[in-house]
Amino acid sequence: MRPREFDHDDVLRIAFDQFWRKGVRGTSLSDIARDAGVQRGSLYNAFGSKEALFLQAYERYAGDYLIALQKALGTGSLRKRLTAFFDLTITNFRAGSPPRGCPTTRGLMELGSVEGEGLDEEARQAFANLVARITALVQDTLSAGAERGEFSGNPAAAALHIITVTRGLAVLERAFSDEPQLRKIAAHTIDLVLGKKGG
Amino acid sequence: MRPREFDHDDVLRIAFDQFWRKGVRGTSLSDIARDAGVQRGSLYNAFGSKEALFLQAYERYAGDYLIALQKALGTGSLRKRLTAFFDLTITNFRAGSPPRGCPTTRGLMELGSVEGEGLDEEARQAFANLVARITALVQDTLSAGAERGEFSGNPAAAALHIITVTRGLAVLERAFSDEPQLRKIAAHTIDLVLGKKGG
DNA sequence: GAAAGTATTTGACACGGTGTCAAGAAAATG
DNA sequence: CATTTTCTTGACACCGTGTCAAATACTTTC
Repeated sequence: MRPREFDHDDVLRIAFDQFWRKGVRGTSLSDIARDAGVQRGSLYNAFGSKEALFLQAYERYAGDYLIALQKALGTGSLRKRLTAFFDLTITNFRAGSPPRGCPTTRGLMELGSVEGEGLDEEARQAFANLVARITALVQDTLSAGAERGEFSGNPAAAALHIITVTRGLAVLERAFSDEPQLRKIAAHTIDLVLGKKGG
Repeated sequence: MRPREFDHDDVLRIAFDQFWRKGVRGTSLSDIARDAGVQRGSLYNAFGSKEALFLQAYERYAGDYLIALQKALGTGSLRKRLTAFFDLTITNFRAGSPPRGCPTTRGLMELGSVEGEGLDEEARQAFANLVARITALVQDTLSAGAERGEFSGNPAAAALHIITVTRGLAVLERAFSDEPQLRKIAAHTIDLVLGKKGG
């Protein structure tokens, strides 16, 4: 056996950073290889393909992100939790300069996988999976809130609505890049879901 | 002068169909040229670049779509109008088999234009422009509804919320492809905005 | 400690995409 | 009918992905 000359995890981090900034299609393995100080061929040897590399890098990110979310959703009144949730969401896709947007949403839309083109089914599932997990997290939060009398609606429907709004925010962020506006929409959504008066 | 051997508009239609199905990056000018029965070089001569061709094709689509929207938003009670609006929205990105998704949202997210990569600023503006126009349309509808006593909230905030939801729906459509679910979310949104009881 | 074994690295290659360009072809104009 | 102007066509440079065989460097085994 000959040992790897690079750190698997480092490459994953570097790769995801590039994918996040420039999109999957917009990032070449040469870019990543240069940035990581690794030969392009070595990346193929270690990961198989650009898509497989992306997938691993994305799964890594998704895990970290879920943990951060759980933390944000874990304390305070229901209103506080939802506020923290939207906060983290917006902060996440406004990070970097210029902001890089939401990697999940960008990835999901980039896979034009409709006709053999774009990222494949496996990638789509990875994206959908994160969205589903986040939805479940929000739904649990709402259910708990309902038990404490902080919420009176249907947790499943409300969670889906909230997730839809966050995905919409990720899109509007690309269109207008107006962060205060995004936060206003988020606040408005919380008011709608909890009822305007103090929830 | 030597006349064109192809119809400008036909090519635009054919090109947009491909772009819509496979994404901008996923569509090659060779594909379009083959489909349109035109030489690749002629496309460059007539449109300048792939991006410019896409832009023209998209503007064409955007015009048609706006007209259809105006029609959908033009009759009945406020609730009926909003229902028709969501209907057209969902129907639009569920068209084709397999469904092609929302071209605006897909385009917007595909331009990773963060770092010189992806579609350029001009394309971003075209997408953002359509979103802004649709928002204005919805806002006008809500304002008119408010004047007739069908709506009591803030039309600007509500319109923005509704648009955000439609963008979110476009994203979820890619993730889950579950049309009934999308329509449920839409109905739920109308209820939230108008107040559950009959609006 | 030397030799064999094995996974990694490296560079060359095929292929397909974008975009450019010069030369050929087809109408309009005088 | 020649000229002009524009379109068409095919060749080219360049960059991206992905594959492969040969070279390399570390481990294991004797």
